[in-house]
Amino acid sequence: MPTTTAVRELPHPAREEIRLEAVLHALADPVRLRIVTELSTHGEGEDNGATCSQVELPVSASTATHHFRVLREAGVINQCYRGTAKINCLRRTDLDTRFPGLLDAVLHAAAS
Amino acid sequence: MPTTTAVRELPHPAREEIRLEAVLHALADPVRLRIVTELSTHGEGEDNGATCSQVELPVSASTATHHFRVLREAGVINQCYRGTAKINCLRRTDLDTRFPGLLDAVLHAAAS
DNA sequence: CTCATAGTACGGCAGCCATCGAAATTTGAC
DNA sequence: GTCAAATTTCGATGGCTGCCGTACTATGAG
Repeated sequence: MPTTTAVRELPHPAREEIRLEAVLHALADPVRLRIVTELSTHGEGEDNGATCSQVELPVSASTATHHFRVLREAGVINQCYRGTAKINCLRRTDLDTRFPGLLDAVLHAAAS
Repeated sequence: MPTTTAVRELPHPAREEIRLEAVLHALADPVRLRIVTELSTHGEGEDNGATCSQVELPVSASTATHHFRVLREAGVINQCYRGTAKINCLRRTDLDTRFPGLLDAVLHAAAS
């Protein structure tokens, strides 16, 4: 183990690797859909996201971790560490490029 | 049991009862997504749909029945009997009304 | 009536998945 | 170094889900 590598990287699928079925599956869960709608009120930049604990969820912390990971591995959100916290933000541009209109349609539908 | 009631009705959710999560979950399966894209090439009228066996699927007949039912119960497709066959068609109008742009975005994404 | 066709119901099996609590890790503050 | 906060990892559990084959039902043709 190196002494102090302060950066912890997290695996994200590249834009072209994002699969439609994975995205749909990620969005099909009520807890994850809530995370996404919550993040949609934040910006996309790494300075604008929300930490995991800022998003109020009706599940335990470990379950929340699970849902955030599913969203990240599906390519829906981007996660990066800032100190002990973890910043989450939607991958709007990537999703809009890959699946035009999909995110907007889901967000609009979820808002009703 | 009545003697010969030739009509077999199938339960469908009303337009307002269609839930976003159920639709997303229904579309998240590769077999069901294939059914939907296949049906998208047919009209919406009861005379334009496709029978179950017309849609070629890499699963057994009983599994196909299961997937068609999931789509129907989610409100994605409409099913009605015509003799011994069963006609399936997309509920385009209902979906477009309830979740504008969603079906088109998914179909367009699935086509790539 | 008999038969073939189209689809269904049932039971079972394996794998995934949402959930939790408890213990561990990482980092910043003191 | 010590401590607290944020998040993760682990193991377990129960439920849902996809899949199948077999047996069954419903309908139309002959």
